[in-house]
Amino acid sequence: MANQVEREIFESYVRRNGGRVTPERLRLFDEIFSQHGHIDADRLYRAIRQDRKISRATVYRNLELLVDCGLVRRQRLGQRRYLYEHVHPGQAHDHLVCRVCDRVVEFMSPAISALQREIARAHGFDPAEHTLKISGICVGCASETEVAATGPSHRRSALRSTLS
Amino acid sequence: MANQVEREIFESYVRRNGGRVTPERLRLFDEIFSQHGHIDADRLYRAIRQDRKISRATVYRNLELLVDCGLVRRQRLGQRRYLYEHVHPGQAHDHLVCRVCDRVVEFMSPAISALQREIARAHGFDPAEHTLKISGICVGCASETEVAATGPSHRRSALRSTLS
DNA sequence: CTGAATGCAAAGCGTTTGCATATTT
DNA sequence: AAATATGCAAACGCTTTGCATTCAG
Repeated sequence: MANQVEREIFESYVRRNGGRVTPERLRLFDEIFSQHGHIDADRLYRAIRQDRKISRATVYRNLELLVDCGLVRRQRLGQRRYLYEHVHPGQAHDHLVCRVCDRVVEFMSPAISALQREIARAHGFDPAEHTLKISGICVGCASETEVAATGPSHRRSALRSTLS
Repeated sequence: MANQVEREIFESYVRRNGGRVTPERLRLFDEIFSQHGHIDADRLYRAIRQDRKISRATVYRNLELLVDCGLVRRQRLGQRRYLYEHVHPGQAHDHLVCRVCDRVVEFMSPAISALQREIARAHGFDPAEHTLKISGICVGCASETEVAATGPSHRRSALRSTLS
């Protein structure tokens, strides 16, 4: 089975802290490790629901557990929801998010990572995690919008007149 | 008066889009431009409330306006609320956030900014804004917590046993 | 005078929590 | 048997929205 190492990390983390290895925990682990990109709590919930009874509360509680033991990263890439992704050790990456279509593109920049560490150290911070999100307009949306692009924002303006 | 330039940008942006310059809008503008660091919507609301009647809805609607015209930056630095800050042109900066005391420290890194632009371009993105948040433990909290630091997380674990 | 902005209260939305019940060890 | 985890539903916290009223131009 894949993810054997991570799975053992998870189980030992749970037991070491007096927790129990439940089927719900393992199922959530499998689900999030079978996903390639980012996924939100609700989609995890519905995916698991297809073959097993689980509640949203359990999904949230155990996502927290996975985040705490360092196997999962939780970030706000969109406006509202958190997005989760399993961590690939040694593959720190960041995100480009299209404000039109919400597509998320990953990129890696060792140079930026190094600068971040340096900055944290210079300020006496012990860095634990980071989020670097660049939002803008992706190629696809740029070409589709090029004519219509008059307004300054990607969403409805607060000014009434521009609603017309 | 300070912020004359920004104020004219604001007023002309509003009028250009068929909007109206209301006392509430000007008051919010003044409040956010009188603040030095980051502030959330509720604190702006209460600050303005001290000398003028205003509703939360108006605060939120007009914050959106200020964000749209590029004078204000809105970011999720904490867990729940958005934090707002007025933009200092040409002074792009990012944030270190302490996960214990929530203190926010700003830093500037032209090198990181340049790399970000390069990366966006390489991926065909037209970058509009970015968020770089490094969360960790600040010097002060590190020294206070050095003995107690056993758990992996800054907050209560999802494991029941660790609550004791 | 016209239509945009405000205030109020309610709705929305994702996330968290209290408590009774089920399950792991 | 003891204590943790789950499910349910309600609570939460912040933000957004519908609608009647007020106000800027």
